[in-house]
Amino acid sequence: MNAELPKQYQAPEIEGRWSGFWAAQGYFTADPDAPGEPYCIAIPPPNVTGVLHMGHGLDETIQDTLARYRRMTGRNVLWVPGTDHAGIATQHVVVEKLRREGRNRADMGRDAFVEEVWRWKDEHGGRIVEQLKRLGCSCDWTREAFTLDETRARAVRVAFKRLYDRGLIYRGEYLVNWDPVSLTALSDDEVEYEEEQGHLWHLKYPFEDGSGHVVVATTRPETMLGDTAVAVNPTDERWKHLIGRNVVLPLADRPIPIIADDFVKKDFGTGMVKITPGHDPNDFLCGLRHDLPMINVLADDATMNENAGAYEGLDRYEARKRIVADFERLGLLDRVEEHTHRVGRGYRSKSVVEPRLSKQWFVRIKPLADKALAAVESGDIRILPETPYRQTYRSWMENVRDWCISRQLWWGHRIPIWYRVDDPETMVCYDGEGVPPEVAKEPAAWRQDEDVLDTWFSSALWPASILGWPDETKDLKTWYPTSVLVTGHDILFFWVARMIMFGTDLVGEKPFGDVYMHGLIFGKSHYEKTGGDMRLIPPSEARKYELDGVEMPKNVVTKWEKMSKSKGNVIDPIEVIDEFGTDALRLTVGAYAALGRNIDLDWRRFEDYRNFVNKFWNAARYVLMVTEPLSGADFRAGVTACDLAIEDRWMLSQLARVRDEATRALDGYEFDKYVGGLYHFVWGTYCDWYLELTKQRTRNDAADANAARAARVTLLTVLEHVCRLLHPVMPFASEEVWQILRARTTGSTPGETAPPATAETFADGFGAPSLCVAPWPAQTPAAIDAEADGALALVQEVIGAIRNIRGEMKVAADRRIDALIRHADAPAREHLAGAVASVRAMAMVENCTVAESVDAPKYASTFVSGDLTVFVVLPKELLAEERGRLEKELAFAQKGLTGAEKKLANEKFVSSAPAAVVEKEREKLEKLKADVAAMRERLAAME
RNA sequence: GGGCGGCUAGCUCAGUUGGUUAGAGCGCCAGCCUUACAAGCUGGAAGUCACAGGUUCGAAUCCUGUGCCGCCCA
Repeated sequence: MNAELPKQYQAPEIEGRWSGFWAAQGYFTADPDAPGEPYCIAIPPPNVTGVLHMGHGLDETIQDTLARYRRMTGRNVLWVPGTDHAGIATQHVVVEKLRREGRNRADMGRDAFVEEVWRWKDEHGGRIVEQLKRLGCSCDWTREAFTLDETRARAVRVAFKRLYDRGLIYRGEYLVNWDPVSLTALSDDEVEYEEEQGHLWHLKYPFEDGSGHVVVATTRPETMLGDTAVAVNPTDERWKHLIGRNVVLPLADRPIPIIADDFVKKDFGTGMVKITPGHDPNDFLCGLRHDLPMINVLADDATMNENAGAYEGLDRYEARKRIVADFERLGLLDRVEEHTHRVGRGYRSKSVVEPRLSKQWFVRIKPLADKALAAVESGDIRILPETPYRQTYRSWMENVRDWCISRQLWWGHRIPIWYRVDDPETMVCYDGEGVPPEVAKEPAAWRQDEDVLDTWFSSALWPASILGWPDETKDLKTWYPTSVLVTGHDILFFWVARMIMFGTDLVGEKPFGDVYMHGLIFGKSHYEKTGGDMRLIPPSEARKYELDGVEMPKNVVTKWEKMSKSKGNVIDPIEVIDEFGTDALRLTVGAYAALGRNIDLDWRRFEDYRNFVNKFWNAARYVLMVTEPLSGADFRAGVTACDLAIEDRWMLSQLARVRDEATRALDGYEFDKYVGGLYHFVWGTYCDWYLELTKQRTRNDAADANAARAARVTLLTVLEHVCRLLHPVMPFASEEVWQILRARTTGSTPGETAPPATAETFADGFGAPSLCVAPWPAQTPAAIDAEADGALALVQEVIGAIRNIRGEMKVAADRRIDALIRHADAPAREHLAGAVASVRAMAMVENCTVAESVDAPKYASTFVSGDLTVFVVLPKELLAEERGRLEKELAFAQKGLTGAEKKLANEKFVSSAPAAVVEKEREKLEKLKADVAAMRERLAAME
């Protein structure tokens, strides 16, 4: 017995040990000169302000599984880690920190503030990296990158200048999405829209000549101070005659024209709309078409500005109230309707975004988009799952608008443009360090653009910049384009699309071959229904239903929603690791990662995979125990040197199947199939059957040394392969077991290179110093063996039948009973005869006979299936019980029989179905006919 | 408004190009501490495959429509 191995798998101790070992050995440090076809993954850099959440848990598990798998298949793997400087988010965090300390950035000035952020980053930015390590990520930590470090900064400057010089970056005054809390412009993609309940105010605008008024409807009355026209649809018969007349804008007392524009929807509101080019995207375009003045009435913090007259200084919502009240006072408020409309919010600040006129830098996107689209359309880049993302990508690329890349922040890549102070239209773009030569010559005559670049601008260069672009580094030559990008489908546009644009254009080659997009993780939130209301149950209260087994009341409902702190449905991966272990976390998310679906992650599933890891662990303990008598040399000689029993052949055949399945699944990014296949193999095949089937042979007092040796070698061989097959997703437990096996077989300690195995049929991996760098089983010691598979299916059927009868007939678990097995087929009888010891042990049978013809015992339970009949001898008292059981079985068979008869009686089926299907149906019919007859006969004999 | 996805056992999910009597894990019920594992073992119950039509010899699977849930875009 392995006294030193605990009965329960000890995750924390084992994980700590191997993490340290792998790091010390440098297995993940890549070398461009190493052999093997290059394989590279660029990590989607987590936000440096962030902490690890379950989305990372999934994303990183998938990448690590791929990286470890490819490393084992002999590829030259580089997985580059890093973090993202996350402009808005990080600046926010530090601004908040300063506020708590009673400081503010305006007083500090730009340089001191940026220094402060760097300090913060140095202190806190490493946290997420440490957490990635706990996930077991096999990244090359020597190449860790940061989107704002020197190498990446240079890449950004060079990219900017190249685009600028080609006229693909321009500056212009446009309506942008303004975040009045972050005080910066946002790109279109950084705005999230939600339906919100609001109002539609109907306002009266009097005609200039005093002859009445028109009514316009608006959701945003406070912007009326910036109105420069009223528009109607030119085909609207109701209002056609008003075109060209003027109305007076109330409160501003300014005449504005009524114009015709066909973007006006006739059926919305009154069919007349106020045009506010400075505050609405549609109005902006309309204003451009009609050459209308553009008036901005809001300051950058969304208070009313000097153009708002009496309302200057008021917050926009306060101004709204006052303006509506003033309209009412003047008798100009026609009516107010309830109205649901879409409100845009900044994706970081969550504040309502304000369309605002301002000067910003843009990337002219069309030329880049054309190339980026072609790369995917031609199949050069595969987006997986193809449905629906390929189509989504296409329509986005075809309709994409210019990209606003300037941000009014201090934290980020400063725009490398200098303006002449006396002539701001004269500018110079510089991609070197420091300032351009002309600026150095007369510093006072120039000033640098105040703004920084959108963080996604630097992220878009990531796959190349991590490898040293724009320099033609060895890393870049070796690993670019990267092999696969793994990310959530929510950033297809933000990031994936832009990487493809910059890669195909600036770098000159696609950034990656495959894009694997996984689902987003949803958590379960709880709501209490009272009357018509739904109340969110706070996490502290909901916990009892999830973890403490308290039954949920009827009026409590659960809903799967995107994880968010406020909903309390967040699962912290670090907590999961602490409680269940890293391997369990990885297996769970891997098993959930079916292509493309969103993932409703139930906390309780982690338990299943913790149990699985423990099962694997105990199987290993057992196998180590029963194989103790085996010499290293015997093990190394492999299964080919053994006289294998049929169950050994079957075991190896099953191994061959699962190896093929796992390989296929990993090659096709089917992680759920990969994990599921091995789960079933280890638990349902290896443990439930093979370990049990070999128990007799491996007993220490077993008489047949050859048979024992065959079982032991097979047990170990399969275990060793399982370690290798599971390693990509379950790195810690597999390494632990594998190193124990290796030490015992080769006498080598971890990290030490062992002499290669002598027989390639078995543990060819033990030459490697660690499972991380051991070879993926290119093949297994034996091929798929149909004869063995058939034989064991029969043995399993017999044991299953006897166990079923025992269970159904309530035979005490410790009571041995007699069984008689009849089989018409000679080879089958031979297999069964060979398995008698197993049947006796696994089904608690005392006497077991196998014969061509067996007389039915007087009192027995019967199992019938084709050529096989099993009698289980029972006491007379259970006769009635048996009759009931058999009748149930008979009814079941009868149902199948009737179905088959019906089908075969249908001429159309017989004539149009494929011959093989018809033949199969005929065989089924024959078998069921015989089964039904046999069962009837038994029932009759019981009378 | 346009497009897309999902709906299979109480829960979370598999289910290949249509062809067994629709599967797994958890949960549930019954019995077991059978010395690898109670984080376990054995047996069992449990599904109108969302609904309605259609195509077909045959539909969870293909087509049309409806409902509910969700996502993306305007």
